[in-house]
Amino acid sequence: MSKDTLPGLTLCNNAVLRRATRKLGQFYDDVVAPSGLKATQQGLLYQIHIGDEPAMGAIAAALVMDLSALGHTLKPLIRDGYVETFTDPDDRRIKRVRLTPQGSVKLDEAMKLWRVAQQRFEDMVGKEQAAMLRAALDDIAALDFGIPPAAP
Amino acid sequence: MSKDTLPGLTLCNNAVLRRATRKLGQFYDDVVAPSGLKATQQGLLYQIHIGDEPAMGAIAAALVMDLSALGHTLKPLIRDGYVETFTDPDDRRIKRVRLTPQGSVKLDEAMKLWRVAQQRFEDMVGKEQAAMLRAALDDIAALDFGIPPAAP
DNA sequence: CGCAAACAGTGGCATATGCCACTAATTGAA
DNA sequence: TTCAATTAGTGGCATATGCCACTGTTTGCG
Repeated sequence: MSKDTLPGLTLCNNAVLRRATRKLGQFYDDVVAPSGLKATQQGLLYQIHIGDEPAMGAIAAALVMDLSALGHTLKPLIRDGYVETFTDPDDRRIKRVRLTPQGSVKLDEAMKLWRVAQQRFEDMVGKEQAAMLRAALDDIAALDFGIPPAAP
Repeated sequence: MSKDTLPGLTLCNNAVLRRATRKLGQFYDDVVAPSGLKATQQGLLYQIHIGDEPAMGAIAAALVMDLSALGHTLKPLIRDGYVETFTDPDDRRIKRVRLTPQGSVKLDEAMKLWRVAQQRFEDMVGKEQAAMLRAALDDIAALDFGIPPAAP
């Protein structure tokens, strides 16, 4: 064999997960790139699309992502005119997000490419295997690791 | 049900993978935090540790990570004195990496915490399930998506 | 009503990652 | 030997993510 570079960390669930994410991320990024979007951005636009002018907090929760991280990630999309935000009139703490017309067009464009990536990936690992993997990963994302704060 | 916030992107292999990575990353980070390291840094130190003064390229390959990204990630560890680099005398293009004494100590400290995280995680999802998941993720990291360049 | 606690975001700072252009070293011919 | 092609890293720029400290809003008492 010629590609057993360094074995090792293959035991850390977190490390292995990150490694796979880098690899798959590069693949989806490559395929979606012609649209000018990163795979993460395409996913975010999609998440916004399927929501009904979702609040930032709702999006962050759905993506299991830090609220401030979402805010940062949203900036380039706002700057490029794909997304816009507005304060919820019923609760001015809440800021809702929606796609602009250009954003919708861009999402359509990216989704076409995404389907190609998705298909290619599933052709390689098998549709069932992919579904099982997603289920397992969904479970992880839904795990409830203990209580960070204290219980007074 | 009360927590079905937004469904959706659960079909994109890449998005689901990233989401799980964020979640698990936060968990491992939290547990390893007392050492002052991020889980990614602990993993990187470990990778260096198990290698024999590995070259940067070898580490990057093992982690399926961009070489420049590795360089960037290494900087804070070098700055904090946990890692040092040196040019390979037989090929001065190559820069090798090794842990400093403090780096070894710090890694030991972090590994103790890592074991706790690893154990807690496997207690939750099951040792077998975790092993299967790692295997599946390893396969993904090893996938060979077509040829980016052309074949002249 | 009035104010403290809880909630939703923002901004700043730091790490994690990638891509690209560029430099330094080697290698492989001609 | 000499020079083009290849290899290994670096630096700059941009996105991806997190945590923390703060600000503006609401909500819930007393």
